[in-house]
Amino acid sequence: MADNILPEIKGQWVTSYDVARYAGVSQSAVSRCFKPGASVSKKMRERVMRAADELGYQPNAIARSLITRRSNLVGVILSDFTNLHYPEVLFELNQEFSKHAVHILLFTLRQERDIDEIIQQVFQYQVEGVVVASTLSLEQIDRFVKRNLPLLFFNRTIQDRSVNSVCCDQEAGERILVNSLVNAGHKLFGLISGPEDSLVSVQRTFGARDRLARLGFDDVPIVQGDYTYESGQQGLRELMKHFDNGPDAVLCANDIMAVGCMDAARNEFSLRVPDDISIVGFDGIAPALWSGYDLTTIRQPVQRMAEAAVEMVMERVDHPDKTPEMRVFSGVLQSGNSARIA
Amino acid sequence: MADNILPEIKGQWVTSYDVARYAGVSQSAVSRCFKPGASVSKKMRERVMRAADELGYQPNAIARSLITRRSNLVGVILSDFTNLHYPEVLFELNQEFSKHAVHILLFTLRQERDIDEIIQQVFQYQVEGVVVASTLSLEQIDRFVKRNLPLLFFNRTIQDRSVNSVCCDQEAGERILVNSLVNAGHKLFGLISGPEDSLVSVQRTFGARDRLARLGFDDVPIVQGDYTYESGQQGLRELMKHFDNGPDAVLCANDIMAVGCMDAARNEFSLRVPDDISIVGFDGIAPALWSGYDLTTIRQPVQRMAEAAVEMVMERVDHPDKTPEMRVFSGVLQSGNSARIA
DNA sequence: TTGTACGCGTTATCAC
DNA sequence: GTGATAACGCGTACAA
Repeated sequence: MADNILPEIKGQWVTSYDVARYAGVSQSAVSRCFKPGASVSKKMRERVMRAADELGYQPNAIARSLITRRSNLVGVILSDFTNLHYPEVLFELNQEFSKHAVHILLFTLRQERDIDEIIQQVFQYQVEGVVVASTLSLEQIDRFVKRNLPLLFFNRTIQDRSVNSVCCDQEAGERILVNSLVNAGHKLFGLISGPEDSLVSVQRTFGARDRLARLGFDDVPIVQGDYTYESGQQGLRELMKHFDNGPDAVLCANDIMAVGCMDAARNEFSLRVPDDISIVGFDGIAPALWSGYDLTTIRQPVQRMAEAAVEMVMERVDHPDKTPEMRVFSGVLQSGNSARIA
Repeated sequence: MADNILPEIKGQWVTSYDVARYAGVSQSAVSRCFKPGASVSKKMRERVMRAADELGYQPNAIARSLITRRSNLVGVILSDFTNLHYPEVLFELNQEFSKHAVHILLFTLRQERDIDEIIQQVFQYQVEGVVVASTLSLEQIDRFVKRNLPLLFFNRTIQDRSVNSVCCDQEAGERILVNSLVNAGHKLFGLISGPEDSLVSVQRTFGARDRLARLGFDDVPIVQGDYTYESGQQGLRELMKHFDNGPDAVLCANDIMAVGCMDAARNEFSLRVPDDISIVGFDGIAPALWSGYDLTTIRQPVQRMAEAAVEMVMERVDHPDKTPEMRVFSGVLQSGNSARIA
């Protein structure tokens, strides 16, 4: 008996052996009792469970992972945590993965150059898959391919390589915005893009410019921002120089810049939104809905996208040779009061 | 040679044995080469590293954890991810932990009742410590104590139990706000609290009410919110009923409600902020700084708090019997344009 | 400095 | 249904 309490007293971890000894059964019996579909007698299960409870035993997931070769861990790599959109993505991914009893190992990068090191760490922890919302080089992608480790890009696609990805249709979203603005009679357009190394920004900006061109609006001025509030303000300042009385409508590559743009329009240029100028964004982050802004934007179906992402990753955990797939979801127009549209 | 390439072909993981065989050395030699301060000859190290590179070998962190009894994993349990404050906390914690080569296993709760299950999972994954920004029962705390597992509360303290915690001084923050508002001549105060099970809210609301009482303002009406934007709007609606012409100043238990309150004041009651009504919040989230709101608030020193939290956890990982400690940081007044103060 | 042998805590595979 | 025993991949005494 004194022997049984030993592990507790020593402050050590309680192992299945301790439970087995305490319950007077074999260690394998203990193991089986904690395995869902195992064949154990009622009597045995009850006996073991009581012993486990008394000793405070929990199976060691690390040891289990070693033998089952399943860590139940996935890596999530996020670059831009200041963009309010990503915390929401992370939350939804976590909710979905937890339905599969899979846990998230989180990696955030301050600098892009960290990513090689992070990939190493991801490999070391034997994650079963990785969701990336950041840019990877072809070499980096190949490291995943070589390992047969499921990799899924969230809101980015890779040219020259077929990869798994879940995206919001950036171009279609911009088309909707442009169409609405043109239909409402806007004539003088300006764009504020994101960083040039952001594919999402490239797609959104291209989508808007292309659609505008097709509708007869050429040479629309484009100012480059960096997704931040301040760069939205600065973007408008620069755009103003291209017009005598400012633009009719400004399309921003994300909501945060659109908000900055709105504030600059109101405070610095005394423009009424949307009477004097229409401003639209992209993402559908919560603060953009606050009635102080009430932004017209394209809301990304984050939950659906997260569901799809998790589903795709888990499919490929079980069937690593499944062919790469790209799933594109349409954003929905969230019609606020920051733009004059029908 | 054909044998050496085998692991790659078979799509299996490359182990230290594979590297050893390929390099013609023992497995322990490989192991040593990957251990920082080990004694290995230049020649051996070079030889092993080249083999490892060629085979794409990375040490298995799970197997390593099993033998070293150090998982280099910590759990972070967050309840309220919609509160924009917590993503920032998570980001800073991750930055700090990564300096110690420690990784975060993330748990978010949709419902409080999930927490027992989450604690189980945390234990199973052999995390070396846990940071909690959520309420735990005494029984739940005891489970950590019994395991000798370092537990740290972020922005909450527990009555009747000495625990590790890092907090922002909620009451002091509210005192600063109240003093400023009173000095500026405000007379008719209203409070919007958070959920009643939120200790942070209780402390903030108490801090404000208590300071107001000491300054001669008794029976200040308190309306209960739930930290959301909508409840901030609703809070003002209810507060308005307590005054003929509305309150002078409203103190909200967090920034998001303050923003909702501002919008309701402007849009629903045509009040000018801050001329007709002063509104203040607490936290210092990024959107509150946007000039559309320019909220006067108490900014939590999130980075400092995260540094302290990580430091305390890591100290207790190495010295589990270190006595519990509580570190309280002062927030700083962020003087915006939502309140008339000196 | 290097190699041998063992153990970390679990699941899986067998006999029984 | 139950109990021995062998892995899983690594770190580390210990011997050489």
